[in-house]
Amino acid sequence: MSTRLMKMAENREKLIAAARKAFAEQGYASASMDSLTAQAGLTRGALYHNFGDKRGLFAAVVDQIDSEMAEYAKCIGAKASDAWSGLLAEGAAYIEKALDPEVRRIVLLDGPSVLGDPTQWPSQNKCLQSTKSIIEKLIETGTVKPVDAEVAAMLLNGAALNAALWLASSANPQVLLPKTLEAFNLLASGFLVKG
Amino acid sequence: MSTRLMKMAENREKLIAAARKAFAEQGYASASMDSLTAQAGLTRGALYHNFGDKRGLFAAVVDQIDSEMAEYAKCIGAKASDAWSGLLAEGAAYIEKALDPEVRRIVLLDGPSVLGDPTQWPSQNKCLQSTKSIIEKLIETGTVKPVDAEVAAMLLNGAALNAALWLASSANPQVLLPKTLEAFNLLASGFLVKG
DNA sequence: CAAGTGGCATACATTTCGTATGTGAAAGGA
DNA sequence: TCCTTTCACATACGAAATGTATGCCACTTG
Repeated sequence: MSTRLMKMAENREKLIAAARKAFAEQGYASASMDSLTAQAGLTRGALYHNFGDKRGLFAAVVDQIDSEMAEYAKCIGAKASDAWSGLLAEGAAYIEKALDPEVRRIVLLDGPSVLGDPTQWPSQNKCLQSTKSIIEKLIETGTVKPVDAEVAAMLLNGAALNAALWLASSANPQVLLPKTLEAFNLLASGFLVKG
Repeated sequence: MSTRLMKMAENREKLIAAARKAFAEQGYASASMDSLTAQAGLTRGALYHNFGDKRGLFAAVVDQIDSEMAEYAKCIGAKASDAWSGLLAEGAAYIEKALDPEVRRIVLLDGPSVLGDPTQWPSQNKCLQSTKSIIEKLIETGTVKPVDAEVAAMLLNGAALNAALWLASSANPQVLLPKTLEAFNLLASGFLVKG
């Protein structure tokens, strides 16, 4: 590979890393692009050349975090014994991951404001499709009632992410986590043919 | 009442009305306080005196919208024949109300970014408490399983608001609305002792 | 080796927020 | 009724941040 492209890729990675830290610590609005790029050993010139604008850099950061979350959830789900417990495990994994302050601030709080409805993001869409396909399988095997799979996936993911947001703001997340997971599983069981 | 206090109340109302429009149309970040106050026939002096800062004005707008939503949902819920269908009706009312572009932009998209976790807002908390008390009643009467009422209320509200966000971004909300309500009711039935 | 491309730095213009100061009208007492 | 005081709001100012336009130097390519 040429030296130019390698350096460019490195710089993009540096910018994303610095941006991820700044956005997580100060929030999107308060994060200064000047200090951001300086901390990466660059200037805003590199930023606007690579990502177009502040929003473009933010989108790149969100995509990175979302991909990590999706990969983790998929990995967790794959370890489950059956499809239904895999679905629940993925939901639980999402709730746990979203407790990370970084994820909370960037993806859950600032994300919708800057990028719009999360279900329309490419990254989240990937995850939704995954959940949707699991539900479709469960409907075929007669485990889950014949509901619209896309709607069901959206509702489950939304409930999980919202629960994480609530948990993170609560006084003692550690105590409430098991209760929340229990209630989440109960809620999801509404889709089962027989509870 | 004195002339001073009346004028002050009028000006506050003017500012909130103008802000509500500007925030809805341009989003929080892009809304200029200069043009905002000018459209209300005032200057930023009035704004900073009455609301402290841009965020304070935004909080006042959110509180107004949230109060309207809560009142509407409560009204809808009261018309229901029994407590359980009242709970479902309130959820449906929330979904419908959140389809309003104004509510969507201000409360669902920008709200969390500017004000933090919605479940911690005074206005939303009122609504959550209402839902929580209904669920507690349903648990006492043996209709709903003995789950943590606060967690359950949070999950239901979160799912409803998230569904509205998804619906609003979808290609044809009118077609998907009944499917979404059906799936929401199914999901909620997971809390029932027997479905 | 020479010419050209382009990734990035620099300088500039614009916009906006928040504060500090000033002013005019209403409230209250004599 | 008149004078003093208060305060709601307007005005002026300073600071900071974003996006763009321009320039430079290293790397690529023929």
